Order: sequence, then structure tokens, then C-alpha cells
Amino acid sequence: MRIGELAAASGVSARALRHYEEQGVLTPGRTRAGYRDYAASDVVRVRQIRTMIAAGVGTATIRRYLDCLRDGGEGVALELCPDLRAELDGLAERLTAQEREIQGKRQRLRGLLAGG
Amino acid sequence: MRIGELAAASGVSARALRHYEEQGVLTPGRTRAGYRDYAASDVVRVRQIRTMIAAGVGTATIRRYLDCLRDGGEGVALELCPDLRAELDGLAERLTAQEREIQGKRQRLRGLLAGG
DNA sequence: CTAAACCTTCACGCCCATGTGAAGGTCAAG
DNA sequence: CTTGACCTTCACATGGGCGTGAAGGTTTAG
Repeated sequence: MRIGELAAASGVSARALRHYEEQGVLTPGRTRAGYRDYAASDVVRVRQIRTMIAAGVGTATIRRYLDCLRDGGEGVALELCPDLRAELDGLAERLTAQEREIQGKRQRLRGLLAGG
Repeated sequence: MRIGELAAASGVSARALRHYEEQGVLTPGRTRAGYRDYAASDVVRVRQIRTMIAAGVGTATIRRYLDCLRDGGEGVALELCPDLRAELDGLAERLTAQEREIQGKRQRLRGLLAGG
């Protein structure tokens, strides 16, 4: 499977797929001509990656826990990867912090709109 | 008043005060020697700027509405600046959007932590 | 006189996934 | 053969308010 096919099949741009390779989260083989050669299972792989990115997990972190991605289905094998769980917990905290920051801004903004 | 004094009086670093000048939101005079010469009222001015920044208003926006900062007190003269109100409303929306994004991430993260 | 405070410009680092574009060249399918 | 899909590298833009440092020079206060 070449990059264009995977792009079409996964809904992710070819540029992004190359980016994932640069980041080491997706490592296709190569044809003799040098074309990226993706496995059929990479469609699922890409979906997993997208899910994690959409959850706020950076590619650097994803790379570190590639072995924790379930081969068959969508999810993550947390029971085998306590470190990953810790990572995700930490991320959740950061999200909470960001949320608080936004709420703080909102309050100050309300102050400006009201008392201003 | 020189930059160090204003920094001490306002609790803002000299570096930041220079930054504000670069961004055009604070325009001190100059002594003959070339030192920045701030007015006493700039202490309040800086506080207003900080408040707006803390609310998420960018320096570029602040610069556009400098005339809308109240001379005496803390607030903003919204009644004279309908455009500023619109700007702040827009910012509020963006904050809401950011909040939704974070909540989306949080949900996906929960999905990973639960079903993973 | 000396030390501290000030001045300037230039510029990278943070945080990060992607888009974009250029520029030049190769390969595969019809 | 032609065309479109692919390859490479280099690199900048986005959102932004700072921190930081270098490097060299001037001013003011005591």
C-alpha cells in the first residue's frame, strides 16, 4: 500500500503520514523504487495515532509507547504499560490546568466587560 | 520615573516593559541621556495592560484600543468603544472554543484510560 | 572613581502538529 | 510517451508573551 492509498483510506494527508514517519511513530517499508510501502494494518495504526494525538498525546510520547498499541483493535494495552498510564494521568492534569487557566481568563474578561 | 522604578512599582520585569514598548502599548518619554522616562500614571497603565493580557487580549489588540483605557481607574471605557466590546466578545467565544477542545481531549483521554 | 543601572540590536527557546512551497528528480500505469 | 503519483531536503508559518543571553557602550548615583 502506497502513501496515497493510505491517505485515502485513513483520511490523513500524505504530508501528515510523512510527518509521522519523521517522528518515528509510523515506519513503513520501502519498495525497491523507494516508495513508502504500508501494511494493511497501518490503517488501524494511523487511527490509533490520530486518537492519541486528538487526546493531546504528543508524537514523542506516542513513539515511546508504540509497543503499547493493541495490534488488533483500537485501544491501548494499559495493563502492560503502567508508565503509559502515568503519562496519560499526567496529561489529564495538564488539561485540567489549562482549563483552569481559561476559566481564569474568562473571569477577568467578564470583569472587563462588566466593570469596564 | 525610570524603567527599574516602574518595574519595582508595578511588579513587571524591565524586560517586559521594554517588550510593551516594542509592541507599542506603552510609550515612555526619553531623558536626554536616552533613558526611558515613565509617567507616574504608567503604574496604573501597566496594571491595565496586565489585566487585559491576563484576560487573553493580545498586545496587538491592546494597542489598537489604547484610547479606550480609562485614565483614572482600572477599567475600560466600553461605552466609547463598541469595537472593543465586539473584540472582547469574540475573545470570549474563542475561549469557549478552547474549552470545548480541551473537554474533547479529556473525553478521548478517558476513552483511552478506560477502554484501552 | 566605581558600581549599578541603563541603553541598543540580534535572536533563540518555549510548545507542537501540520500546511505550504520550492526545486529537482524518479517511477508506474494506461 | 505522458501524466500523475511519488521521492528528497530545506525551511518557514502558525499562536504569542515573555525569558534569556551576548556584546558592547553610556549614564547616574554615591
